[in-house]
Amino acid sequence: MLFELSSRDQSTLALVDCNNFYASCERVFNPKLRNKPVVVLSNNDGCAIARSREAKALGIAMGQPFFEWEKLVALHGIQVLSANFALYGDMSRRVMEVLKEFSPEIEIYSIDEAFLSLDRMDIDLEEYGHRIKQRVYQCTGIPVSVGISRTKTLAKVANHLAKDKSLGSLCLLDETATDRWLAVIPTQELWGIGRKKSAWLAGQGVLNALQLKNAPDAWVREHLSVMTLRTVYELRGIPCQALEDGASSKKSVATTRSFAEAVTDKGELGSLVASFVAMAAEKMRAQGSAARVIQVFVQSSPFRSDYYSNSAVGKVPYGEGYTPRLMAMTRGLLGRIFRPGVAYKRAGVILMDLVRADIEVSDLFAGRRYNEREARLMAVVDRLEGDVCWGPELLAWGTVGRQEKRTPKFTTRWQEVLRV
DNA sequence: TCTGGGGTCCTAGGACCC
DNA sequence: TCTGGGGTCCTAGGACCC
Repeated sequence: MLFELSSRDQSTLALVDCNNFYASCERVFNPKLRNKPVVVLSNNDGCAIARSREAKALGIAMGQPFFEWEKLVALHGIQVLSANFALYGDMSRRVMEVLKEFSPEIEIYSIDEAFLSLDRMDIDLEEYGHRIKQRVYQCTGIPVSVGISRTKTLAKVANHLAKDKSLGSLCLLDETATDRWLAVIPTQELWGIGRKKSAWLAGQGVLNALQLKNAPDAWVREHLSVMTLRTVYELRGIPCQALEDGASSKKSVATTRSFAEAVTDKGELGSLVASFVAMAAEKMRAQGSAARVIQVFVQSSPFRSDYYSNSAVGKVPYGEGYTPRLMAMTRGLLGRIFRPGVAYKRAGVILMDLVRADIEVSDLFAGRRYNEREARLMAVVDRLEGDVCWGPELLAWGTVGRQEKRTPKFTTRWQEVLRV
């Protein structure tokens, strides 16, 4: 029974979150970036997707287009870098390996965050949080913040405060002390409360996390959603979101890109979409899935008045994983939504309704997912890790991608390993 | 002039059925 | 002119997350 748990058996968990992760990764391999404002740019060097503390202090916002703050670069000596996702992915893996030393139960929540269960551990939690931080820094060079509490939502709050107040690690276990903090946290800072909900709540006079915690259940359920009610319960210290084990696989996989220069030619767009489906299919096979729904979408610039956006879906009841057939399908789907004369700025392929690839479908009409030869071919392709270029996807990439400020792939490519 | 990418979940509304 | 009610499934779109 939930309410018979003694306080000793209450759930305890930590949220470990890397500080300014992408910027920190770059600093590990280039010490000259330390103590300087660093900004990492999105694909095509379009906008800011990571900022060091110094860059945030200059007022550069998350997602803000480069051209809007370009004039600050020379003025403040901002170090501007193209995103190097291969490096960040590898550094993330290293950080997670270190965290596994601290708990057998860990949920990797995103590239730079993980929840650790600290249940039934006979430890000094305050001290443990600081040890985690020190150990990760010592092993990887990445600074992290640690928040420890009874629920994921409260651990998020603790982490936010630890980062904000430069505490390194913070435990929120006592309800009275926790409430004092909640009273000074705007609702929008809470996990699960975004711009829309916080604006609506503000209109109702609910301005801070403590007020939301004390709001009546029925009122929250009626005007917001079950998700928000869960958030409210978690603010009260009642866990509604369990730690998920690492076995969970994705329900959809996508590869989408914006183009540095607009694409109008159908053949060129077709080549791009073909390369997207090849990349998405590779990610999908890596988690052992096959797709029953394939979606292709295309868009012109949404910042122009003649904005055009469309998508088409195709269904494969048996679950497809064979790249050449997926490419043939996406070609057909693109044909249904391509409009001549449009300057396309973005396109993508989403593989959805994923099913396990290893379960044979027995439906007489569904057909077989792969034959032996096809499965072997895909296995070889996947081992080559993206170095395969499928026929239709040749050509197009050089003209659309822009990454002028990328640092080398220090940890994942032998040719680019750091020389000392 | 120039504006990311990859996910999850919920909800409302329409189609359809009995 | 009168003209049921309820369930399920699907889809598009919104909100939110990092």
